[in-house]
Amino acid sequence: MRLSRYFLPVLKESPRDATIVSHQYMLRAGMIKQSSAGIYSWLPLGFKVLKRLEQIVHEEQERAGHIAIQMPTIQSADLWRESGRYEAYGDEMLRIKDRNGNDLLFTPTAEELVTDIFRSHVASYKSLPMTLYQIQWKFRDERRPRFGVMRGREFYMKDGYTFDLTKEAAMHSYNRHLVSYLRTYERMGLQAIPMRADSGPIGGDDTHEFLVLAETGESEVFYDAAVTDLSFGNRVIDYDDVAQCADVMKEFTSKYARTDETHDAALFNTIPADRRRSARGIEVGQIFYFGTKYSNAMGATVQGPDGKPTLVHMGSHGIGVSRLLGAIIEASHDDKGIIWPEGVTPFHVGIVNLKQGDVDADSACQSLYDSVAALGLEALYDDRNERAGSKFGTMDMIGLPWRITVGPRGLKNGVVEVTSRKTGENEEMPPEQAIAKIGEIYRVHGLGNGQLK
RNA sequence: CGGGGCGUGGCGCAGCCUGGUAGCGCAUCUGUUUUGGGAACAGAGGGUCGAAGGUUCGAAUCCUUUCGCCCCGACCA
Repeated sequence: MRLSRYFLPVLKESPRDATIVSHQYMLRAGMIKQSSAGIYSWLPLGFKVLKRLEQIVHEEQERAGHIAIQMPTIQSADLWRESGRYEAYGDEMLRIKDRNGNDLLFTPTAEELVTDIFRSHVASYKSLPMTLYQIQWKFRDERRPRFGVMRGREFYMKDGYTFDLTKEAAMHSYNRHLVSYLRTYERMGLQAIPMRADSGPIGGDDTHEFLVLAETGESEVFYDAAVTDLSFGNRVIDYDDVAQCADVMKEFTSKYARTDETHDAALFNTIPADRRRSARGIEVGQIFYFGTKYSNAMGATVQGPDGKPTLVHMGSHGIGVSRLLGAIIEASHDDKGIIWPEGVTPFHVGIVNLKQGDVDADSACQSLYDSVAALGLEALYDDRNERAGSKFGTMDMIGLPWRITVGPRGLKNGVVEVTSRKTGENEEMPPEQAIAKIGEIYRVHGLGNGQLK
């Protein structure tokens, strides 16, 4: 993309309403525009990152054997009356009437609807296990929306629902989700720690929340420092292997890590003092096992091996996709702006032309731009007739992890500069080598085709 | 929902107390000179001052009502 043809409304000053850094930077980098309290339009740059995150979630869900569907945002109240939640959900549910006076609502979650789909079409235990998931907009009419996309009223969430014949099988589904979530967050450049949590109004027995440590987090968390040494890495996992998933579950949840809701001070104090940590965290996901709560309320059964109808055991598993934008920025920024991890960056590399209109600089930039595209990657080429400082400032703000700087001075010696946004390290090299380097960086992240022209 | 704050060009703000018909910086447009970390000069465009009602010869300013937004707290992906 050529910046001169793009829509990137970068602001020099922070809008007054934004108080935390991720909100400020999302506004300043022209990623979102507030529409009303807790409701945002996604401008091109923000939309691009949102879609990258969505893509990662889809890929990891598919890898775990989960099946994508899409359910409506507007739902009939009837199903919710069946589960008893139409009344129970309270003011957070946005209730709507259609022209015929029928009660509708904007989906805050989708246990009822997915259970209805399941009971309508799945009749045999042979179809199990099954996980249906969607990535869809949700609306919860929060008392106090705040912090930009971190606590919006409208938010984009991946919600997955598991159906199993037995509790044991359901716990494997639970573990499988935990594993897939670990992979998902790591691909996004995040360390999200599973912590024992409280089940809240959705109701359930076993539940973990995934928290990203950050000063501005809304949750108070307590953990054993040893949990932050854990990393899923590139290990190969068979998602159907019950023991393997259970081992990962055990590895990542046996150390003390809890939110304030479930914090047990006595237990916490058994950890060696030098490893006890209390901090703030941003909740970016949650997994639940809730047994037959909904299948019982809504009559979701399958025929078991014995020929008898059996209530299915269910769980629901969520990732706050839009919230992740905020969480990633909170975890990765400096005083100049955002620093995107390679896995989620809106553009893989920025190309800065220091002297627009200079024949050599223009053609070198165009050639670099084409070469990046040939690698299967996207470049943002700042071809505006601006001064260097302004271009650098924009690139730093929007946080592309790599920048290639092209100017007449370097071109005289046959070199361009490659700069890391994160470390600030700057290296001069011929353009072909710069392209090779960019290709290699993203090949390691599984992005691009790694091929040079 | 309790407490506090704020609504004035796209963004950040001043003006309000003490009423006289709206201003500054950034951004935008035009021109000239510039060009390796947010350029300089000259000119230009853009605002029914959140909304409604009232007081007044006259309201951004005073009064009333109302809507919206933000922060702290209690609740939540």
